[in-house]
Amino acid sequence: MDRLDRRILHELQQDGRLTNAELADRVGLTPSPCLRRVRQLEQQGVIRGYRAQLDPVAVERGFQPFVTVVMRHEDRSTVAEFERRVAELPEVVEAHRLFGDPDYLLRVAVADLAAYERFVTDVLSGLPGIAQVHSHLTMKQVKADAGIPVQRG
Amino acid sequence: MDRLDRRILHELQQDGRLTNAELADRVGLTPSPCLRRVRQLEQQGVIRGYRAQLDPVAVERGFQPFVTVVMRHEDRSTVAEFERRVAELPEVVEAHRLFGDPDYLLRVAVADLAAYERFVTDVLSGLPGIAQVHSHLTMKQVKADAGIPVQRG
DNA sequence: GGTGAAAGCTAGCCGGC
DNA sequence: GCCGGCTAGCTTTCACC
Repeated sequence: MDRLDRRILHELQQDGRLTNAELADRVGLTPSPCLRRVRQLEQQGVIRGYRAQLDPVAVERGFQPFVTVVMRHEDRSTVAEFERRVAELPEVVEAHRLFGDPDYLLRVAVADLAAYERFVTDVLSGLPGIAQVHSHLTMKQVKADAGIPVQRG
Repeated sequence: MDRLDRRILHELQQDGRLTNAELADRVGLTPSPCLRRVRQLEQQGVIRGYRAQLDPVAVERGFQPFVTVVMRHEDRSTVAEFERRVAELPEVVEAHRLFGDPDYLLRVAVADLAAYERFVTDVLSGLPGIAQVHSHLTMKQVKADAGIPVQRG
């Protein structure tokens, strides 16, 4: 993994649909070696895949609070059951088990406040082992997800 | 935006490098109308772009804590300055200003614990207006970012 | 929404450094 | 070992039905 690979990763993180010809041009290679490097990065798992970035509002998922969860009992089977069910919820876009307090940090994506209220009351509260749920609504996105910095940084 | 558009969005969120021919096949269209829909979704901003998903460990950004920040003074210029500088930090992948407490939630990406220690002491603590910084390390990712659910859900 | 044809891109193979 | 040139085959992208 040299400087060239990093530049390739950087470009593909900015625009995952670059043609190989254009990518080669940007990183200063001809198409052949450039494609070889891309394929190798894919095979090594450095590039995990490619994804279209969607506008959450357009697909009715514009309301994205963070939710922290504190658990009551931490017996193994309750925790496992909680995690299994959280992972299955489509509204939960991402879930982390943290060290210390709170126990979990979830990122939720629903249409609006009303949908969120229904989600918390009807779905989330029903999961086993929960002691407390706190909602953190974002007032303003100070920095949008810009991807992982690949070069210097 | 009909059922077909949603299926297109779903497929492109799973694999942003699908060829138009393959995409058309999956959603049950021929390539021409399929491409027209994709272009329209792009122009409308429903599709914001395409991105390669990288393995954070491979690019030395495998340590990704969440950081909460509580501010001391909330006078306008200090807050603005804080936000401006946070947004410029490459280690900060995402930053949200929240309602209530804490004031900010940041997602940080660095190589390891040692790099994180340096980041907090040398960089983050130097920003203006901060009262408290709390680090939340993730023990386990219960659900990895699966993208926004586009269909039903 | 579908068809067809031109232009452009991909991906493998080869030689050269 | 990695780069660059070449070519066959496929994909994209039009105009038109």
